[in-house]
Amino acid sequence: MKPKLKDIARELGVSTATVSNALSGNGRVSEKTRQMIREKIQEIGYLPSGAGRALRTGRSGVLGLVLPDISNPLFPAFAQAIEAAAAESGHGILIADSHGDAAAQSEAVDRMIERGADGIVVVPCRGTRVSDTSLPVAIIDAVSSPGNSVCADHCAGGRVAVEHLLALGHRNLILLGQSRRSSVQSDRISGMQAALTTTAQVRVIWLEDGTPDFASLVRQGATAVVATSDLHALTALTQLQGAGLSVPGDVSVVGFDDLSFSARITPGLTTIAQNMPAIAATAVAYLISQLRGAPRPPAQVIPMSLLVRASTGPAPKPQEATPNMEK
Amino acid sequence: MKPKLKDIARELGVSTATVSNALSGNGRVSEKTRQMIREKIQEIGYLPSGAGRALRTGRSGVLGLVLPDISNPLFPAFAQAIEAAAAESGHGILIADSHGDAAAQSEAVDRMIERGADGIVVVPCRGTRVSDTSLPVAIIDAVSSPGNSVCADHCAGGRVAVEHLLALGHRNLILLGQSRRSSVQSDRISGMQAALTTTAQVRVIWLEDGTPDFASLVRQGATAVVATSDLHALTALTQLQGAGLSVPGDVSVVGFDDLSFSARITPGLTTIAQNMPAIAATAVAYLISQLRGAPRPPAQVIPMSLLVRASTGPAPKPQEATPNMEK
DNA sequence: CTGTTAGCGCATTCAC
DNA sequence: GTGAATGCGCTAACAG
Repeated sequence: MKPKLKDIARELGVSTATVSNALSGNGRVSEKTRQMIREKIQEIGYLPSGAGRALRTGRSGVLGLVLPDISNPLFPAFAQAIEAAAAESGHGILIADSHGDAAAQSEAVDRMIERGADGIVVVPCRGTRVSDTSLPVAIIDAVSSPGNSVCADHCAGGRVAVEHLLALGHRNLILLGQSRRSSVQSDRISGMQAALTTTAQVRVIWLEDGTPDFASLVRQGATAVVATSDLHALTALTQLQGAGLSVPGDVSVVGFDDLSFSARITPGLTTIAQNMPAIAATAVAYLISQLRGAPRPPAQVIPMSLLVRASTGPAPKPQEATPNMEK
Repeated sequence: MKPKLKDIARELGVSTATVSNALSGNGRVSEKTRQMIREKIQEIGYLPSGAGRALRTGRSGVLGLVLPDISNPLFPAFAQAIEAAAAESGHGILIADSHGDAAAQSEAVDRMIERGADGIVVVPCRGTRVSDTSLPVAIIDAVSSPGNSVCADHCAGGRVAVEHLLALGHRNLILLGQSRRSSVQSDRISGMQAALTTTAQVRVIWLEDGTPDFASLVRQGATAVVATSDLHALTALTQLQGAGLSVPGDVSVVGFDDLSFSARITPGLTTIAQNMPAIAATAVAYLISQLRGAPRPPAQVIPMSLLVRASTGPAPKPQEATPNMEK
């Protein structure tokens, strides 16, 4: 049988309360008995029962993490950051996947509550709102989303990406997104558009409408593509390279999120990275401050940063006045 | 205050035992009261307390998942599969990252036990063994690893990859790994080597020694590269394309694990995929059968499958007898 | 400084 | 079919 607090107390001839106090640091315990207890714990390999503690204190030391899609390649960085931030304050992480479904999402939240989570970090499905709960909830979405607690400055990120290209002399850009319904992607695209000078031409393409022939778009005059994700940037980049075009000689490519492969391809992908540790730490802090009874803090927006790698370079010299498609 | 079992019992004028029985399905409860109780639960939004239940039954309904590196791009597919398999049997997933450190790994296991996990799935750090615990543990590693409970047939996967290339006429291969110390990668490379006929030439390259110039290797006669991961395959593929070589015209490229980007690049990456749902389901079933008191089942090996996409094609016609570097 | 006591919310005997 | 009592392991008051 697993050793319990009572066993330690009995074998040492002290009371369970003393052992509990020694463990938690609360209450006054003499250094001598404290030492005795520590040794005994090592000796018999005692591990406190979270269930007992949770039942008594109402705190489990576990935070829930509800995601719309674990298979999203952004997830590893995200989960790792959240796990690290939670571990920092002694919390564990319970994960759940809502598979992009609003009903599954609120069910997941319920299950988190059932399992005793002290608070929940939710990355909501597109267009869903997280129903009110008795627990602190931190929502990571986009600035434009209602209820958002913390997020990257996607809009500014889009701006920075386009400014980078403008500075390199690009004046004819392709803006590449996946889904119009994603508020994160919309924010990024809006930011890109906000950075445009009147002299630049732009075409927005959504992959949900089908994958375009990037090479022919380049032949029509485009000199750069800015994608809302490194994944889409990679799709464009490999397609362009496969068609014999040079990146960044003929076209520059910029992505978002600095995914695992982005630094390891040729050319290295210039990208706009989220500050995952900061976002995760903010979300967790948001939860923990509420656990301590503080009021719900205001939403925070974390800056994104431009990582210049080899996929962006000066715009190619215009050979001739090539005809352009305008949106 | 959150509603408890007692509240329902009181408001309905029945005992807590009856409500508990109605919830669990155990015990005999008349259909009429069962219905009454269900309605009341909906009405007041009752959620049972996992802590109370766990304390009483000794089961939390939560499984631990300890990983060496959450940021590994294979992780999303893996975590998703495990989460789904666990949800199937009503279990939640508690994740922890051991950051490739053996000490952190056993600490993570301890914390899982503390938090009341019913069992633990461990993907061990390279070269570590998971110390015995009082809990059921499923270890996902490589066939060659001691203590392994379930894994993909990495060796056979390597064989299939090379056989695919051999059938396409390739006779001069580059085998690409990251780290010699990874048993998964070693198994994959061994499998590749086992499939070689005497007429084929091979060179094994480890990225931990530095990134090679793939284009010059091709000029020396290689017509295909088989990487132990899609990530490394992508590194090779983009480098080759950037150097003006055609994939698969000049070189074929094969990877492993069917990562998120593999289907979305040009050319689509031919890869050897793990059957994640099967592996996850097996690991979870392994745990659950032990929870029911069954003896520890024998280790299982799950087949891998070849996904042929556009990155592999017939070997180019030999132009001349090019000199070859042999390892 | 340390021991005693009383539950936290639930599932489970055992009577009825 | 249903109800009353008991304790899972722990912590928070209070008493000594």
